[in-house]
Amino acid sequence: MEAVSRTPVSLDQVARAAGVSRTTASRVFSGNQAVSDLARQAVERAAAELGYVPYNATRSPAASRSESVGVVVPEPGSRLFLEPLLPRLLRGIGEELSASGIQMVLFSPQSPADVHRLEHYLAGGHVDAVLLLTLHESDALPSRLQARGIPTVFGGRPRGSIEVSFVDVDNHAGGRTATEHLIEQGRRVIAHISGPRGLHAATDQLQGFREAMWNAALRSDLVEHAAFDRDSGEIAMERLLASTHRIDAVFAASDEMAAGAMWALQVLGRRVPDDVAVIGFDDSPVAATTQPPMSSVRQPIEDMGREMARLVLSLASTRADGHRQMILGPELALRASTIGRG
Amino acid sequence: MEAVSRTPVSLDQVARAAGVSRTTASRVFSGNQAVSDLARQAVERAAAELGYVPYNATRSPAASRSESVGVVVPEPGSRLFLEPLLPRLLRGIGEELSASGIQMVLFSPQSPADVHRLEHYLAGGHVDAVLLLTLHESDALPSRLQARGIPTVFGGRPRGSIEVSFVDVDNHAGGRTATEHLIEQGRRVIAHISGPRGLHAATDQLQGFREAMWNAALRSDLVEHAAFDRDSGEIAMERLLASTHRIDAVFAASDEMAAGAMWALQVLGRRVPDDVAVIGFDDSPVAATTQPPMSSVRQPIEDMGREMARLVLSLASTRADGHRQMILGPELALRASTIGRG
DNA sequence: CTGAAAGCGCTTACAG
DNA sequence: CTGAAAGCGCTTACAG
Repeated sequence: MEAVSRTPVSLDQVARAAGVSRTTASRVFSGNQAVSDLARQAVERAAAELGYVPYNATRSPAASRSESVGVVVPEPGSRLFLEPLLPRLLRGIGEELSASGIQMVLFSPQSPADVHRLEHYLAGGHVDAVLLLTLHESDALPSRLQARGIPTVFGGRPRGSIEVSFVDVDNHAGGRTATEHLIEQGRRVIAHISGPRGLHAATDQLQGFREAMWNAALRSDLVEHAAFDRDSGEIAMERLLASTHRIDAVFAASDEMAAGAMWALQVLGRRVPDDVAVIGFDDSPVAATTQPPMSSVRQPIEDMGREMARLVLSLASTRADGHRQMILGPELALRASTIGRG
Repeated sequence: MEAVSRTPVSLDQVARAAGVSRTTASRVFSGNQAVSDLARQAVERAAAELGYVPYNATRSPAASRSESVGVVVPEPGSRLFLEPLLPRLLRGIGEELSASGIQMVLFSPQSPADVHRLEHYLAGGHVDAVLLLTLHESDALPSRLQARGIPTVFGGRPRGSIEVSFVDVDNHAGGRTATEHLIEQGRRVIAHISGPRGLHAATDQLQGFREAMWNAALRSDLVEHAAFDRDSGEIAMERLLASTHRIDAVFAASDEMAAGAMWALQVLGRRVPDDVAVIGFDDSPVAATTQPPMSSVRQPIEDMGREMARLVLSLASTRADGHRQMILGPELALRASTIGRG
């Protein structure tokens, strides 16, 4: 049992043990230059024996090819952190970075002080590019990063500034598509259970709903706002039914709310889809397990993550100065809750 | 409108602009040495004008006082990632690190290749200490970190190796405490809805249940395994009631399952707590909203996070070689579902 | 309080 | 293919 040395082994020591120069040893680990097999083997053996681990942190910035990308996510405990969208987005980002051999580094600031520290940290050269998932336009972060020349891409279009790169899904098109589908199925009195007032995604969906209804010359005032969860969807549906009995379709801004609405309908004796068609949003696991299974709008969230990663890596490698934007369209996942009537 | 320079400003440039040496300028930013007010102001003004951002990444390792701590969390999309425990744990860790001015850096490897890359990254000097939240004893990670002299603390006791530092909550005590509470309330035929077979936390709770029942000379074979969610709790309760009608209390390994069980009981005409007492686990938001409100076992998860952070920072600063373990006891959150009878 | 010099660990033209 | 030298940005004894 040898004692484990507490002081790390340096490249210098490895080079000396292998009988080569520091330069040659360095080349073995960076791997991008020709080294003789003999030298390589000597270095690798020495490294293994000494337990050398490259101390990459101090690589000079000149050398800093893209090695890690920072991703700023909402604080744990916020609603967004728990939403199923975040894992899907991170999965897409992670897969793409992984394929390029880049380390994904997550940050989740909880307080203004955290944000401030994070600004310094990110600008301090610890990452080569940044993806911003958090919705509030985090203070000085973007401009600070720009001053440092660190490429930044937003997830979701930030309000205000247009001078940024972002990737977003098209919630407006999502709302329109869902509504048009209901209209095509012959529905005429269509209600919408929207998300919380003031939330961007919810507003966009609502506008899409209104646009589709307007185009078909249908009334678009059957709208209730709710909190995305099942219970509030149920309550919203009860309120809608209280206001008019002739509703023959509902578009809800989340699958959870749609499930709650479906429950409320069935409790009150309405058949789905025979009397009332129901379509949700997000195509979450819930949609497939309702009775009947529920149609839903599927946003390509994983694709959004992948495109964000691809975009920021491309900005990092070309050092291009411009800004790029990308908006991904929705798909319909059709199930029994909207198709066929009676 | 000036063009923003793409090449970052160095400390050297700031020092020259301020008319001081690099040494003095450095001291202004590291802040731990006396500098004359005159010099400090000159440096700060120059830094502001040039848009200087310290490039901390290349600080030499000798100087590397603890500045950031890496936290390895389960992959997004895994059940653990979505569980409410993770945000609570991260909140505790984040608060404590934040109070010490340390940057929390999260990692969420999704594949074996990711884990491998992460090993190199963490060992490469990018963080000064590591917290491991992921349950699988991640391969070579711990030993690699040890070789680098990077302090590591596990969240939850890892199976096998005892030679590590960890902080854990006491699920065994949690199970025992919940059961003893039911016994003290005069209950005698007590069932347990356990978590998935093979899961450590669930096994520990089950043993705590058995121990308490054994000590009171009560039968402890009324056990069903379920999947932690509401529906499976409901089904488990129905199965338990089918096996014996005399059950007068239930201890479930999660609040969700307890809520499902309560529902099943009420559907079958049993009053809670009059006929059957129900206690859950985790004291999640669900517990307060059931009808009647539900007693539950509260694990001090935020405290666990705080203690993990405190412990790893202490290991980092003392450079002590030993391992430390800490186990935090549960508390009871008592509500109407278990207290009073009829 | 201040600065010239040596140093951290690593990389990269440059010359062989 | 290889190495001595200069360099990255920053820090820290040491001497004043």
